[in-house]
Amino acid sequence: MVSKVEHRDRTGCPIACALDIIGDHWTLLIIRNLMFLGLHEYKEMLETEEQISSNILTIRLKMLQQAGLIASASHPESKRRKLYYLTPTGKDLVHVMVPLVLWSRRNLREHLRIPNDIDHLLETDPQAFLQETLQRLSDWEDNNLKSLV
Amino acid sequence: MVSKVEHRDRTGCPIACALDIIGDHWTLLIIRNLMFLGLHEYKEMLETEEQISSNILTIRLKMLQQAGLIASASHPESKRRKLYYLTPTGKDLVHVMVPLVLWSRRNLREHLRIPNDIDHLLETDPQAFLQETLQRLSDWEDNNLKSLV
DNA sequence: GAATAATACTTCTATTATAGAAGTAAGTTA
DNA sequence: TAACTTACTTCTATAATAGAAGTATTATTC
Repeated sequence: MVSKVEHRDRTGCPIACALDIIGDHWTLLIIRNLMFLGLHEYKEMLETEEQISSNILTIRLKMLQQAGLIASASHPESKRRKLYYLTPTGKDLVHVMVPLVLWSRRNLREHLRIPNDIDHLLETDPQAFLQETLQRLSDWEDNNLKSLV
Repeated sequence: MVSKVEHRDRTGCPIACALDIIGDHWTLLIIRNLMFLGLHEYKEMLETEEQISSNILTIRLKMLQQAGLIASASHPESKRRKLYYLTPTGKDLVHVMVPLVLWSRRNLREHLRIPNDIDHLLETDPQAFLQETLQRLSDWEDNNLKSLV
């Protein structure tokens, strides 16, 4: 069905088309890194617990840029560093990612290690968690991309 | 990271743990078949547009049963047929699947072919679409699993 | 009641993707 | 200017997938 890593149109089904982009072992972890963990650099993503291979990380970052979910900019502090960040389309996945976290929390409880404060917020006010996430991304953009100043 | 198709605990991250189950090209399509398309048999799933291989379908159905997202029962009309259906954990994914459909609708518009009536409902009242989906699943169970009668 | 067909798999092989190790090129620091 | 960092690239072995073909059980047709 899907040959090569590249995104191909499948069948017009909204689930199938979404999976052409995010339906593999690594892509949503990269989205997670950018959305929840504040990891915006190649090197940081290489160092996460899940231990992605450098070649796979490169391929996925390129694919996500082509698909329009992420973009990159050069690091203000160094030309050899690069910053990756979510585009509006990528950020819009927050409405899928937060429900996925909530599903895991309800159904895979025993396997999870969620920081207490976040777990409590997910329990009491998941919408607030979503809004905080978007606010954090917006703040990061203000601090790191508006280098026009 | 993930060797073999089997689910392995990863890191305690709710996204990573969820991806150990649903993070591949095919698994969410099987969930879609059961949740939205009313396909409950092996043969029906082989015949979808996406053309899954029979060996992969078998492996995924077994994995999903072990993970507790689906279950199976023998078909009331024939011993050689088998019915697959979503467990409560599987049905709970409706809260991820509907947002994923909505994300696709907002961001991949040009690639999609969504039936007009459903598209309109997604536009005007997505919560109603979600409730209708759950009701349909419940009705199906009443008609097909309560063969105690 | 024997031959045919349908259903849910299983097996096999070729192709493709991934993991892991090692290297490279450009920019930075000591 | 020598060592180091960062973001890749390349290579090879292993694992997963696609596609074709087969099997076992149950049902249907003649």
